[in-house]
Amino acid sequence: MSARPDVTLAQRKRRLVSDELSEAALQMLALKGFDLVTIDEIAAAAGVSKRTFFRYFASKEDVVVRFLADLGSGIRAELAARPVQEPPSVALRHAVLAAMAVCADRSDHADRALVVVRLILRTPALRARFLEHQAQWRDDLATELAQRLGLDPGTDLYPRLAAGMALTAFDTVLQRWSAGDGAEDPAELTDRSFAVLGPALDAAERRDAPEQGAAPSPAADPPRSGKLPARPRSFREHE
Amino acid sequence: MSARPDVTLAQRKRRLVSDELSEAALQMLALKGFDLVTIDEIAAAAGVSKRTFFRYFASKEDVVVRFLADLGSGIRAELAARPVQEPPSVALRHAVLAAMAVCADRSDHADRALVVVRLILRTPALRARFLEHQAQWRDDLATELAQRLGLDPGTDLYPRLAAGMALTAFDTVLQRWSAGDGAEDPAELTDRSFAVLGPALDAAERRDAPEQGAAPSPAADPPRSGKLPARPRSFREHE
DNA sequence: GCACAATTGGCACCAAGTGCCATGCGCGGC
DNA sequence: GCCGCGCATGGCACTTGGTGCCAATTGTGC
Repeated sequence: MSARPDVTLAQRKRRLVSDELSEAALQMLALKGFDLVTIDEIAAAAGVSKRTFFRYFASKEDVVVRFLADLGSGIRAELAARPVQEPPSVALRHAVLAAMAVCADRSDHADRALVVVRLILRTPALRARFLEHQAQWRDDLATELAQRLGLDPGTDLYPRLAAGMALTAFDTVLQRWSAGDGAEDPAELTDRSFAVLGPALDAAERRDAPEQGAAPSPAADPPRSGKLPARPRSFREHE
Repeated sequence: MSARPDVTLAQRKRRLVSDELSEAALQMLALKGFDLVTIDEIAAAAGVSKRTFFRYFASKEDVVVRFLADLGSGIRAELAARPVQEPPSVALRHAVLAAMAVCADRSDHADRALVVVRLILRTPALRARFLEHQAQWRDDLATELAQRLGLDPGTDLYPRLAAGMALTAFDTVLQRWSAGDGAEDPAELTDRSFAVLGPALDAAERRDAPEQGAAPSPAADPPRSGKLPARPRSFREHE
């Protein structure tokens, strides 16, 4: 019966428990609401103890957010896989597209993704954790981008800003997609988002990268980029 | 001694307890680390009970994040106060500048802001809460922007993307500023960030706003305004 | 069959929050 | 001056997330 000789029985058992836990958790959480389900209930539904639950998931949020955990590495991997001569807007668009693909995937666990996303976006605690992950992705994306463009992430603001823009697009698409019950096409939403961001991405990159030998565009422009009139009046602080 | 006759004694007392709590919490948390300080300790240091702590702050994170809570409304207020004919890049830049002003303020509790920001950025739990706030700010900024430009936030992606870009700039500046021990000028970092984002902001806005009656700019441009063909495919794609 | 590691469950324990109630204090009315 | 009202407080019990520890079980290699 074992089609995977390199996978021991213990490992399969572990995987099975993990799946059972995820399954039970996701269903109950989506049904009753995140904070109306205790971990004891989830564990009991999966047939294990609460103590065992925490041997598989670091927290209650983890069991939900884990579904999207590998999106980050996926985005970065896709970016790294794009040809270097590709302009940032295109490369980043494909990177985000790769992440959205698992949402658009209508075959496997299609609506599962939709349920998870909607649960996350409407539960503050989950949303917070998710944003934390995104922050990590942004760091990774920024370093990847910097290395790709030969920039120094310690001095150039561009990599971080570009990564942030890409993830802003990702976030916007996710939100729209989940708000529309998955009716809208994630890929099309992504394209539209990058149609807004893209020109900025490339123009900015050209202006901010001092080296990067072959810059075909004249990049003329009255930049007005330096300082501007000092400071708008500050507003009152708290109270 | 009471310079505020319209403020009752009870209110001042409450305010005093709140300040005492914030003070104690901030100092201890920054000193020992966020999760190495219990609420009982903070409360005890402020001379109240743990139960009272929770009558002033919703959570342990709240007492720290509260310091930055009003930044969001400040940003939105500043955006709303900018003249309508101002292009989004300029208006948003000033909005972010207004928020950064409290950080640049070297007079009052200058380093206090730096301490808080650094504590938040390097503590996962606080970072998560902070990002949650930012997500809320982005929603607010997006609706404000949509209303300012006469766009429908339900169909146009631009407001959300623009708000996200502005907050990306904010976040990037904050991070750089705190990483450099406050040595760099927040206003200058903000200007540099918007020098990257700005052109995109305006170009995209012109392209995405179909109506907007009084557009002084000729807005010439091959508009290509609506949907784009399935995929821009400006370069080569292979999949 | 036997030692060995891994998995598990139960238990005690800590910290974050919350609900409830009794107490104390300021403040206005009488 | 006394009384009652409102409010802030403190203490307590309780729930829940999360962890450390240990004993029992189970699978694995020899």
